[in-house]
Amino acid sequence: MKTTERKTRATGRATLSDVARAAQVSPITASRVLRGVDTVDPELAERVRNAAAALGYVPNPAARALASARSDTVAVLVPSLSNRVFIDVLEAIYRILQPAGYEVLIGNSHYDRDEEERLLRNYLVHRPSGLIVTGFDRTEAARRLIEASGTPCVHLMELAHAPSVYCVGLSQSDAGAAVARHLLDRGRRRVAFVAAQLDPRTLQRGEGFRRVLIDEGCYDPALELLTPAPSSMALGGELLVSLLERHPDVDGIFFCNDDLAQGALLEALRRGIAVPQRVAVVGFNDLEGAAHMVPRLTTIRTPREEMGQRAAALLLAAMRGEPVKMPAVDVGFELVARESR
Amino acid sequence: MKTTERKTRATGRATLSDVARAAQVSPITASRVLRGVDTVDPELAERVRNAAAALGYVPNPAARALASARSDTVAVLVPSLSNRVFIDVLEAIYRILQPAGYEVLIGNSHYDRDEEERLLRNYLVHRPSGLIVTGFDRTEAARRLIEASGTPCVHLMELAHAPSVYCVGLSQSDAGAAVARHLLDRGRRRVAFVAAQLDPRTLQRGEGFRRVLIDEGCYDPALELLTPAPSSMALGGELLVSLLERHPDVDGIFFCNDDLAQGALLEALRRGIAVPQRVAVVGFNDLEGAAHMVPRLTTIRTPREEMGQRAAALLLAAMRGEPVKMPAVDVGFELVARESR
DNA sequence: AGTGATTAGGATAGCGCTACCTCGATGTTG
DNA sequence: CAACATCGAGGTAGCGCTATCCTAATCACT
Repeated sequence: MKTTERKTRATGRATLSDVARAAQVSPITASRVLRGVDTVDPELAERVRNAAAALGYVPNPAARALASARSDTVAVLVPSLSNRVFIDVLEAIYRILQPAGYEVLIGNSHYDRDEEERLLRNYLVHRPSGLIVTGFDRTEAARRLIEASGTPCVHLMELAHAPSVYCVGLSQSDAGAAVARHLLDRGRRRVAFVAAQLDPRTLQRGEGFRRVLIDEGCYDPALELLTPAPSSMALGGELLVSLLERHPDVDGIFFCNDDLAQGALLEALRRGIAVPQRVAVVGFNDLEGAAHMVPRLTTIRTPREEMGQRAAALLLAAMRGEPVKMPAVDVGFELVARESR
Repeated sequence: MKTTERKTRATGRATLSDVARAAQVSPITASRVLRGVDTVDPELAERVRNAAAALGYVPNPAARALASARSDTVAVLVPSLSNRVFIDVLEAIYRILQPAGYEVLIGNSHYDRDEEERLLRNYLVHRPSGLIVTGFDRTEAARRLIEASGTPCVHLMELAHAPSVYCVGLSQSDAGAAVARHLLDRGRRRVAFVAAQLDPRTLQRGEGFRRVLIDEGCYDPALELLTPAPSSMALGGELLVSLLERHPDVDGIFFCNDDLAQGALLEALRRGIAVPQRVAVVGFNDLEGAAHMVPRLTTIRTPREEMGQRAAALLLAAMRGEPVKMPAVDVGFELVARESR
């Protein structure tokens, strides 16, 4: 069986046409059945499904994306994967989107606006069905890319200033304010704010914290210790020590996240700095370790799972073109008062 | 300007043909230039590149994947994202693969073989250029899928039993053995192994640990406390307490990971159980907290960044069809002796 | 100069799927 | 009962790119 015809480029796997042929229908009908759209005669549909199963047919996503100019993909951009908060949010997002038939692409911008823009560019060429991004602080170009793509987009972690923007988050500044009130309620007057990384949400927390202190007449700018260095337990310990050295009368510290706070707690333990007797310590996020520290860490718990879940649900509705009554979801926060005051 | 012709389906963005037309070459030539292949006349190449830049041309990955039956994608499957170890490995992989022009797809199997198989199926339809998977414990079907796909595949974390299998890892059982010897060297005789999750690597660590104890004649099966529950600090504390209740003479404990060990350390602190005086504690992974615990945790440090980096480099070579001299890379481990003994 | 080997670039033909339009068969109405 | 809407199914024609083949030109070598 000598043949001089052009070598085939086919991949050898069953295609939609194979299924259609086996089911004795046209490829379009098979396509419709397998996408679950339109009203196809139940008997034909059954034949198609059987044929697909018999042939072990698996759709080719590239062909689908090319023909339809969209892909069943949702890109999620977070600023960090080393922060457990985002892992939990991602997990929840995945748990909703995956069963709905979407593929989740994870992008890590490393708290870098340019990197986020680059990721966005990279992902948008895939024509994702949806987009989930973190916060509102991004380059103008990134903003335009999202806008121009027309892709439904949900914003995480913060609440929008503008209406008609999908967002699922909480007021970071209200949470910061709650911490300030909590410390004041417990009789602390010389309270400090210690922060690293200095991403927008961290700054918002500090702002809310400061607002309350000003209102209560006990704000001292010297008690704000800010550094753009990435958060770490080691840094938390160092900042605690240097703050207390310079301001021995400080009686309460709000660390912008639990990593810093935990590092501070352990350093205090090691140095015999009495927490909460000499100084109260409050963190943010309620990471796993918080409840196990000695003393147990008082912190702000944010509903990470709920945030992811609701963001995904909101996006699903938007992608399906369903009317969305609540474009902005405030998931709130909870101050978990433990032993560190 | 009435036109009855069929509505166009084009996406409105510049295509390769647009670039070719602008550069006055054929589309194939443009394709070759932009892929950087073949030897195209430098002058033509220059024209093509200029035209592409002028038009803001961005290749359509779906079209490319459809035509070439492959995508510039590498799928990485890890068993967990809540374990910092895998985040660090992923990060390193990404840092190598991204500049090389590959897109990294992250899959989380949640320590579930069936879930891993499902992910594999999902990712392989995209015809990735490469695959990075964790360990060797997978379903037979998953194994066959990888094999049949012909996709270059690197195995992480463990070392292969078979030659000609790409892997970058370490001997988990040797690491376990090192912990046993370390404890024995410090005079401990009643040493326990406490483990959760019970994934293959955890069990290998226990096996190496046990091997040494048997050799030294101080193995007591009653001092192995295993539970399939997921690891957590809370669980570490509980297991410590219940172990010491049942076996008050235990003078050394190897926790299969740092989460358990840290939880145990904090619980010991809270209960006044003297570490290391009454009982030595050793962990595994050297997570961030280990060095900050009170007392500081002795643990096994594995080179996570190096593992990711070398796995990615190995895969790159394999994908480029370069000859690989060292299909198995042993990155080793290091026992970091701190205060917990 | 003739032969073959090597090259550069282009023509052709899909990759596998779905958007769009058409058509025939059915139901619906005055 | 004819004219008309409705609807299910199919035909056609790409989506944007690259694999494969092909031609013509260049280059050795005998």
